[in-house]
Amino acid sequence: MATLADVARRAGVSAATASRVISGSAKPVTDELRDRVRRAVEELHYVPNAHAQLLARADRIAVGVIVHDVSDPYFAEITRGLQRVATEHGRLCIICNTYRDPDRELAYVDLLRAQQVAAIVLTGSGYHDPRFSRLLAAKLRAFEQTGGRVAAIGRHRLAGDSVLPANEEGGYLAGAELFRLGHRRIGVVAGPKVLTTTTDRLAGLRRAAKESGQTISPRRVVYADFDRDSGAAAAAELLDAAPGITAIAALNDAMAIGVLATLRARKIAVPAQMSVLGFDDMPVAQDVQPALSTIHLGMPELGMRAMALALGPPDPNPRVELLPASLVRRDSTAPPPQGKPAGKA
Amino acid sequence: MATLADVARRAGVSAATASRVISGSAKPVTDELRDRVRRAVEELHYVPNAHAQLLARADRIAVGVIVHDVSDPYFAEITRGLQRVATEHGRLCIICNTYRDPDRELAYVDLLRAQQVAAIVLTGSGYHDPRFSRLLAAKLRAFEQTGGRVAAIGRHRLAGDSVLPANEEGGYLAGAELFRLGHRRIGVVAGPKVLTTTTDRLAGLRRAAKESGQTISPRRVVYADFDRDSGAAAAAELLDAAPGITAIAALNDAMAIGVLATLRARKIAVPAQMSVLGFDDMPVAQDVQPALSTIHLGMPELGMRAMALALGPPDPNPRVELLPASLVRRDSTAPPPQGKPAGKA
DNA sequence: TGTCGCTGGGAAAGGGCTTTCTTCAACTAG
DNA sequence: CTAGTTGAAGAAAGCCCTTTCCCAGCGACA
Repeated sequence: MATLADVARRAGVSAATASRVISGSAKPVTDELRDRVRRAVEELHYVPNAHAQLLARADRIAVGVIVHDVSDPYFAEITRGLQRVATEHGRLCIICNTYRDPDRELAYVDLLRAQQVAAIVLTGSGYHDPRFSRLLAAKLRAFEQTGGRVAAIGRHRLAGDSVLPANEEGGYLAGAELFRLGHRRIGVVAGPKVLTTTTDRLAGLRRAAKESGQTISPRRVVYADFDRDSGAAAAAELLDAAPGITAIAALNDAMAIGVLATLRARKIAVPAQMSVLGFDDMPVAQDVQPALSTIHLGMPELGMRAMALALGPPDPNPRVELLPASLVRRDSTAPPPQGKPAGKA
Repeated sequence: MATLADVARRAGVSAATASRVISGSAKPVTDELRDRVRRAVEELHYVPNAHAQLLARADRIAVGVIVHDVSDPYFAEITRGLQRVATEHGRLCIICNTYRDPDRELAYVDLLRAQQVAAIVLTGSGYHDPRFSRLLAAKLRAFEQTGGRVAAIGRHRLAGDSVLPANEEGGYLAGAELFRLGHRRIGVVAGPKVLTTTTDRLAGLRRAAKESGQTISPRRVVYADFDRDSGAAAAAELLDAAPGITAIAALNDAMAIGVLATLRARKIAVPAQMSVLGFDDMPVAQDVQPALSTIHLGMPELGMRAMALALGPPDPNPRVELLPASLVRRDSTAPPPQGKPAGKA
């Protein structure tokens, strides 16, 4: 692999001059030498060693992003927003997938620190795990103390700024809609119990229930993994355990799609016999059959706001922005069937 | 930011000893000193500077992956396979999105070289663009000459090994199925003209037509962008320009989903009035309504094979592996409607 | 003509780490 | 009791760049 020294030797100049030409320094270099260096670069297929550059330069150019899984549409959308703003600021994103493993998350914070990133953006839910939260907060604080910036999406009480999707409000909107339609026995396909996202959305649902003088029976709540297949399995479980339900609220769209698959397999018509409500409003929500009613959150916006906080001017005390949720009515919700519902009352 | 020297000073040892403890060198260090170093690391929240490490170490640990867009499900699936194998080999993946911009692709090869990656995996279609192909090939060759490895998915005649998805065969299977069902006037929603993937799939379709004594009229081929919305637009165009068609073959699933959306909007029943066939068999294909008949390609497998070639023992002459395609029959295809078709004949 | 002020180029000092080479001390064996 | 080993720690040489600092040479001005 050719080095700067090789280029300089070939061009008959000093390494300093070669460097100035190659990295476009402010210092002037005569056209003659400039050309010689350029030619040498061409001939040797020289590419500067990024690590040496980063070591020699003082400024931190990259920003780190920690997500559950970029190929999960929910995070893909958020990441799109993050990247957009990062690019505008001339920053490179290093993206790390945790696959919801807290240990991996901790390891990635170190890795990003090691990469000398200017900022770390954490996306995705917080965990109900005090030990983990403490460790993570400590690591982030250490990072901030060395001048690093931290922004989180949907975390509570961690270091740095954060953007909160209105999960509780979204849950409330979902519940309010179902009760308004006349549903009384509502099943819930929830996400993993340890995630604060699950807790918050569920809390909103419960608040709506309470407001209508109803409750959401714990027996009608099944916990799944926020993905399609576990949503499908959870729906099956729910139908067997609580046959009287007339609506299912899934706490994200992927699981809602799984719910639809199970209902189709059991020949239960949606929305005639059963209403289904999703959460997140991912792009596919409009392409499934029936088109999914869901809670819109504006994920790219979420990402853009978070990155803007991370790269904008710092503020000594943590800022928190709230991104509102809204209901999107499509074709998967309707009033409950008249007379006797699908199972026994 | 604490450095190794800080740690060494605090522990009262030399930098050499500190380094040996921290990076787990084979060289023995007494427990006493080991503990002191460990404690200093803890107290200072020390994380080694990755750039300095990479500069000092000889071995290249990372591998680079160039894709169109990881959040596109097609590439997400491939990437999943790539990552899996890379992780097994203890390698880190650096993923770059080109968004199908050839210039960006060239730039990323340099960037990855600069990052000192051990290998570069190119995924996605080749371009019909001699200038670009020449430049890319030259860059890759230079990379290989400095010991780098190159593997491509679906490229032709570039440096290094490659894994070819059976695009032509898949196109043939798609066409054969539609003709077998009795369709005669088939519309095609193709991908971008400049991509070899488009050309190959189209060629397969044509071969199937020829075998049935038919042709695919160029007037019934509309070129789109391999995404949902352009697929939807293309379908509309196709229906207006060639009202007599009884089936639409889309050259990927995303566009097929767009086609379904357009048909739904126009109240054309699928498959009763119009058959729709996709390509790629992405996960959502089974969740749209009607479930999409499509050509299965096994994208994760594609990725795994490519990464295995890139990281396995090198072979002086380029290897080419072919990954077969297969037809998946679901609910979006059926024989053409009896009697008079949807429009005029 | 002598001095000052520029300008363009090079020498060299880092930047933070790994690793070879060296040193030193503590043992073992003769 | 000394010579010869071994084993552990440290000194220092790189890895490849950037950038400061310094110098030589030049034109301009007095």
